[in-house]
Amino acid sequence: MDAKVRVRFAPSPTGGLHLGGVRTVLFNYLFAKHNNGEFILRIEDTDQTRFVSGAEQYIQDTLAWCGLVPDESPLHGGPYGPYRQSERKAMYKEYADKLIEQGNAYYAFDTPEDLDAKRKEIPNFQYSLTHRMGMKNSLSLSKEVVDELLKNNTPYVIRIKVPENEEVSLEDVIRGHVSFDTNMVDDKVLLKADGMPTYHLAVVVDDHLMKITHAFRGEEWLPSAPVHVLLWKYLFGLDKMPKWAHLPLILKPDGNGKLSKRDGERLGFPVFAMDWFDPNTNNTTIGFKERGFLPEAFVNLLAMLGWNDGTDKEMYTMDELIAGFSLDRVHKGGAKFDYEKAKWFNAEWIKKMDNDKLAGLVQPFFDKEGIEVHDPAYLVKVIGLVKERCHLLPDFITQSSFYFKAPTEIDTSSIAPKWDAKKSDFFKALAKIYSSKIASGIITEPAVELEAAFKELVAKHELKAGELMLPFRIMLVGSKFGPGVFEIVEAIALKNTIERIEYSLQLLS
RNA sequence: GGAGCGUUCGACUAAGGGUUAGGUCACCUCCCUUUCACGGAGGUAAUACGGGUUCGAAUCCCGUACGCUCUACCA
Repeated sequence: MDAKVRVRFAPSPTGGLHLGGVRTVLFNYLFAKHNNGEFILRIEDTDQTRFVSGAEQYIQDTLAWCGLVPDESPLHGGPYGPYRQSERKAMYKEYADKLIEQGNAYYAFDTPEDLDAKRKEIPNFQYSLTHRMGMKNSLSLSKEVVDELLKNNTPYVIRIKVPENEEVSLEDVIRGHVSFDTNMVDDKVLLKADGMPTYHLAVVVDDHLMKITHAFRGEEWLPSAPVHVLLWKYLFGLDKMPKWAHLPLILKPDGNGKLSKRDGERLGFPVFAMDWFDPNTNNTTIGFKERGFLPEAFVNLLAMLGWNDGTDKEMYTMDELIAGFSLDRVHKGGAKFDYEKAKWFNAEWIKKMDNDKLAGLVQPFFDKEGIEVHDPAYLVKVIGLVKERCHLLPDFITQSSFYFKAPTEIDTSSIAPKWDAKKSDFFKALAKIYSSKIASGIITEPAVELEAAFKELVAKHELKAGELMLPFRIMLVGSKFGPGVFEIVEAIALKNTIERIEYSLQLLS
């Protein structure tokens, strides 16, 4: 019987989580849940120099927003902790020592300056069998010298000793058989001079200790996979190694190459899941959440970048994704990110979502804009009226602010050219009728009745409705958009309607 | 330079030897709408190239081109 499925997402806390990262989390999560397995978050904070405070919290917050909550993590705990690699430092040394004992790793005393010099001196320098005997390490130096260096606390790193003339291969779940000639792979550093492991040692040790069954990561890791396979072979046995799946990259929309934060800034769309404030630069990078994306839409669109179920279906809930997900339908090739399509997904999700729920999400955007909502029920109603013309949550501001306050800008230039005294008289009469209704206690009326009354008055003034609808709309909305004119009147009520007519009349006179 | 991976409309993708190569976004046209959207109906548009294998290839094989990733005491 197969062991319980356990997968992990292992980011380093160096900044905001970008699209590719979240998609990796998503696939991990979907695979785990599809197989009744567990999803673990492990923080790879072994690089002290790149650590950014707040980044780990940000990652947890992002996963929570997306609904991709881990079963085990630094925050949630779990039986295989600690879940921060910096807190597991001692464990790695043990395995590095074991490798040395086995003869599969060695001490290297070259300083970073030595290495720089070598790389300059020898084009395409590789720390591997071709050059390692010319370097300063426990393979090239005598035992006495090495012992002496160690005794004097000379800084050293531990490197893997990659074997000669072997083929290392793995069965990637997505790519199939992938193989490498060991003569082409170099002796990667396993343990750094500060005693911290590099990624290479840490993934293998932690995946083993945390009983990971399937290891997903971006395609950019494929070239270093042979090192990991070798490590598994030396340390725990190939039969214990998790199944690898190297996910396709998410590419920039124009040209080629991996999507970067820079592309988002250049092209005007978010790349991070949520706003990321970098404490080192004091800069905030915009996120999908703050741009007004729904988490449901964000997850949905990410899932469609590199996976599909073989049908034409594009709209998926998380549960549907979990039910339908399978690795053999994940693509090999990268997918270019298309912001227009992303917005389309969001628009579809806005249309699908309950007005009540939407109201709660729109409210913060209104608050920020200073639009006051006195009656929550009114907001819900308005949202229902305008939701189908909104792609992003902030669109609700432009699409519905006139329901809450009179428009500040009136597009009189669209009225003025065809404006005359007859039309002016008409609107004065209309306002008068509305006033008298208010006087008799009527606050508002159904749109159909308003329209009928309007047309009656139009006929009386010997005008055409078509000439008056647009001016009326602009008086109410400020511009040429929005739901039906009389639906708007019904919603904002007679009193506001009169005020807006009168204000516009003033501007036009 | 080396190694690895990849390549279907502009973009995301379907078709796992037999379809007029399908769907969605974007774009265009029309309808609906006395506005803008939504919705509906159409349209433009693709198998990188060259060889095989086969009755038959987007699909299998080989080569070429192009692209990407990696080539750090970063992940």
